[in-house]
Amino acid sequence: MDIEVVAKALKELGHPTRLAVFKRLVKSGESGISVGVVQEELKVPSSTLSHHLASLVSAGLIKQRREGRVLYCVVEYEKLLSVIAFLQEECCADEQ
Amino acid sequence: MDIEVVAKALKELGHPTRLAVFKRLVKSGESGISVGVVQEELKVPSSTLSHHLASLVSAGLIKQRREGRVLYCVVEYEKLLSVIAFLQEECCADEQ
DNA sequence: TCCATATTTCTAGATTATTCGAATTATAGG
DNA sequence: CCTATAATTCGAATAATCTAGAAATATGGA
Repeated sequence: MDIEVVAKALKELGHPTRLAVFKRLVKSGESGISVGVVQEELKVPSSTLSHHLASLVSAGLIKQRREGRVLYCVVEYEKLLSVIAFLQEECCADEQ
Repeated sequence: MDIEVVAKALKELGHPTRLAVFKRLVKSGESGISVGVVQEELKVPSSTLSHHLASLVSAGLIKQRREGRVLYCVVEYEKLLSVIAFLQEECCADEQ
């Protein structure tokens, strides 16, 4: 996996609010969770949250699915797994 | 591990130059590598590199050891491993 | 002491990120 | 068509990051 792509993903995860959002999305599993519920639970103003979600989308870490007026956010596990794999393979070579 | 601490580590890894530096440090293993060699190999101006290294130190991702005029940089594997563990445990709960 | 080397700190400009209220768009239902 | 709800985009201020040349500091050796 391209180092630029991994850096982008790490950068977007590297913000307290976004990481908390991401963690919450993971908890919601494959079905995802609506933007509104994330907003209520994490007490982030909606416009701010919208920007953070867009950042996560731009890094390919989550995707969104619309159902009527509600937007559901779902983690892209493959992306997360490839980031973890990069850290393990490229960065943990034969440690100890 | 505290989410703020993990976010800080991810943020500092989330920059192309810093991630490349970190990767190079991993390759150098426990003995580490001098700032000068990193600078030559990655072609980063020394003042810029110095800032990036300070960022990695501030996140606890690397440490530095002086030998005479030479500063060696060494990866803090435990920190990296705890970041990976966070992503796996907190963020990968029962995926698929 | 003087010089060379290694690295950091200073300085400053440019760029990018963050925040959030207000306005806007999109959709569903009556 | 009108209203309510869900979420985004706009706008604008503030803050943080990034970059790199120049100056400074630290160390070792002649």
